[in-house]
Amino acid sequence: MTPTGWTVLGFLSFQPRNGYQLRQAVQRSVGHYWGVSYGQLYPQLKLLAENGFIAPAEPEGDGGRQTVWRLTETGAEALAGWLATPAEPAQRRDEGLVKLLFSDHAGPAVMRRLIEERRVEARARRTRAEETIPGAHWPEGAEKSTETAMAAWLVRAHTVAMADAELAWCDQAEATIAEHFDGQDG
Amino acid sequence: MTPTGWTVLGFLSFQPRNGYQLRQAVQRSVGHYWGVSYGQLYPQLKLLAENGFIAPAEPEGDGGRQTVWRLTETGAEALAGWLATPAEPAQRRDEGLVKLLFSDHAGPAVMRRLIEERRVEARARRTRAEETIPGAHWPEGAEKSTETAMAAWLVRAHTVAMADAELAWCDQAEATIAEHFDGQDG
DNA sequence: CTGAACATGTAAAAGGTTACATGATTTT
DNA sequence: AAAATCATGTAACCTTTTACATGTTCAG
Repeated sequence: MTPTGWTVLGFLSFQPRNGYQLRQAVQRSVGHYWGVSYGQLYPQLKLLAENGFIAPAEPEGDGGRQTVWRLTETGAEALAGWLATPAEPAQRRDEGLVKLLFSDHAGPAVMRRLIEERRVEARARRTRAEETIPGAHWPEGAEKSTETAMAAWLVRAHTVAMADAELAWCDQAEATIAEHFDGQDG
Repeated sequence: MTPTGWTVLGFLSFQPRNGYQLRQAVQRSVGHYWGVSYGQLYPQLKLLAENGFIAPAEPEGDGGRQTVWRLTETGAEALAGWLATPAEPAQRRDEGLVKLLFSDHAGPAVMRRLIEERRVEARARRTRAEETIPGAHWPEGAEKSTETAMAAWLVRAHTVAMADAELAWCDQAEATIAEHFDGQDG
């Protein structure tokens, strides 16, 4: 069981899906911080099924062309157990930030480009989060009945908060560079 | 040449170091978003040397027990070329956020623990960035001569900004949970 | 003189991506 | 009829981590 396997299991706790739909759902909602490729997806589905965590939802109603998977009781318990376990510390692989760190000798143009790249990405992340994650306006008029959407709302809020912080940093960084390199009042 | 190789090359552009010192420097300054293990470090150093990007700094002044590497001219050019290339989009592997997404059925206690875990990590990142990255107070009284420290300052500012955003999100997330689960005025 | 830190490496395994391979169904 | 999308999988490769293996130097 790799972390990706757990992620797949978690998504099946929302609703039954086939492999293709799963991959789409994962990419749409947590794509920026947890990608799942087909090369991992299908083997992991197989493994989850072998462990009895998931099972075909419909008895081959489609003729076997596709398999819609659902979470089993065992799977739900296993998922709860995983959630109870402390999470691995988040690891980033942020090449852009590493490049920025070495950009002193490369000059302000390179620095500005590296920052602009981040700005574009951050904007895309923010837009995507607001567009695709359900329950976008959760807290306004929230009631007990909307309970099931709270986690998704918190995650979406996180993505937006991080993107906003990144954008603010981009502005600040550019201002610092401008002041230093072509500023007349810095 | 893996991205890790370039990172090592970049660090050698600051000053000559041996493998052990390199690894320490990397962990200290960019450890949260770019780890380098010995299992990669030494093979990459060997490869960098084969490419002529680095060379032993001192002619075995130590008797050969350790090798202090320095950046060569060729290496500096290669590094500049790498910086001119667009960076790979940052990828995160954030298990905690994935867990949070599935925590609706697990209840508020699990949610709060997941948030607390993030708070602890964010605080540690922030403290570490302020402690260890040089040039912490760069913009105040900055002059042209401090130019070489600007990139490091920007990166440090990024770490701090992200940590602060994370901490603010933690507060907000907890407040949302409190309002919803045990709030009397929510 | 003993333990911590310094220093360098290798082998195996884990985890993941990419490219390949195939075919059905739906849309244009 | 062609093109796009749906759908499932495998094989090879890449990157990285972990565990192992070894020896030196310095501080208490």
